[in-house]
Amino acid sequence: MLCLVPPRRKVAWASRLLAWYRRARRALPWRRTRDPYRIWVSEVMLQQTTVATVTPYWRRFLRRFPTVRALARAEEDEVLVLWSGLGYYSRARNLHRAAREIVSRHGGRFPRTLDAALALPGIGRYTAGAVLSIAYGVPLAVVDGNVARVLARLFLVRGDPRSPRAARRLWTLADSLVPAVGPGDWNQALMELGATLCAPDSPRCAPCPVRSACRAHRAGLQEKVPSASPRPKTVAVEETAALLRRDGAVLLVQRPGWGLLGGLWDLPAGKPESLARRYRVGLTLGQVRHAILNRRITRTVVEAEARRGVRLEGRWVPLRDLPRLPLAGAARKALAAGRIPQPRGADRAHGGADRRDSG
DNA sequence: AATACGTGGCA
DNA sequence: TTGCCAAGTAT
Repeated sequence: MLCLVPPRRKVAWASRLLAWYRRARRALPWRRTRDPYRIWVSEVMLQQTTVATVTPYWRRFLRRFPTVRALARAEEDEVLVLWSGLGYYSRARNLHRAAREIVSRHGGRFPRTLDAALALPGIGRYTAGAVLSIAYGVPLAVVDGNVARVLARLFLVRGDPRSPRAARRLWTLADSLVPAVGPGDWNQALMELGATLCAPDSPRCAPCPVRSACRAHRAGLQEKVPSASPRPKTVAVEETAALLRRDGAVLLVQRPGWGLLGGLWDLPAGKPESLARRYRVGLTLGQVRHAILNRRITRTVVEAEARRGVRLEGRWVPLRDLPRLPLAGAARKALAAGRIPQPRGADRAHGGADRRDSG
């Protein structure tokens, strides 16, 4: 018979890692529940995002949408509002769609099988394994950035962990290590080690519970393994954003529902000449800077009025309705440059991140 | 297989 | 200021 599951590997350091995890783990709010929905939301928010950033978002999101059904009933705009500032907005749109699928096809309960979980939008091998192992105790491995780094060092897997070859090796290792009992704690222990001690730079090997088993440490290569993956070069982008005001409202446009900042609202923005076809441009209100992925955007915010006879794209949004629209980060900064008050306080995760850079 | 997809914090 | 990083998924 073909052996699809790699043979289970028994390692001497497993109990040390688990003991360390039980003692040293951080008291994260999503570790206080076995509710697959709450764990799922945390896993999606944590994709490529730090714990410190996620925590307030997770609390607000679960307060507003305490159950899968509550999320499934919501309008997409409201879901995006609660995601606004977290980035990678397709995560929120997929989470919302998946919640509706769970209600319509799984009776409102997060599925218990790998295949059913993987069929949901926005859930890949990592998230499926994390939710099923932590919430239901299904013995599935996970490989995220942390686990990849930890296993690459323990087993001296060289090369870029994102390359197909290394990734295959790391998943095979992870599969072989995951225990039949308590897979959730095991997976979290590996992730916690990577997040706290086995850091990308300057790993703290002295207090590491599995140092003696670590091939990279033995070879003195813990700073070199795994090798870093190349990053795209940053490009500078300059654009102009138009601030149009009328009767206590501002003109905003909604970006297309896919791609960059999909579904989010923003000021009309673009090259100066393209804005000038639609608007009469007045005073410059300020410049704001915003980095998105590999783009460094410098945005000049100008007062503007509609040209006579030009049909305007977008919607006049009363200022008091701004909290109900998902705004892009660059839109918040541009509005701040125009001295337009932002929805914040108890309603927002962040304080004064929006800053007028110059005048 | 390679690329698109956000943001804030930190050295 | 610039570059790099943080619990990935979709195409």
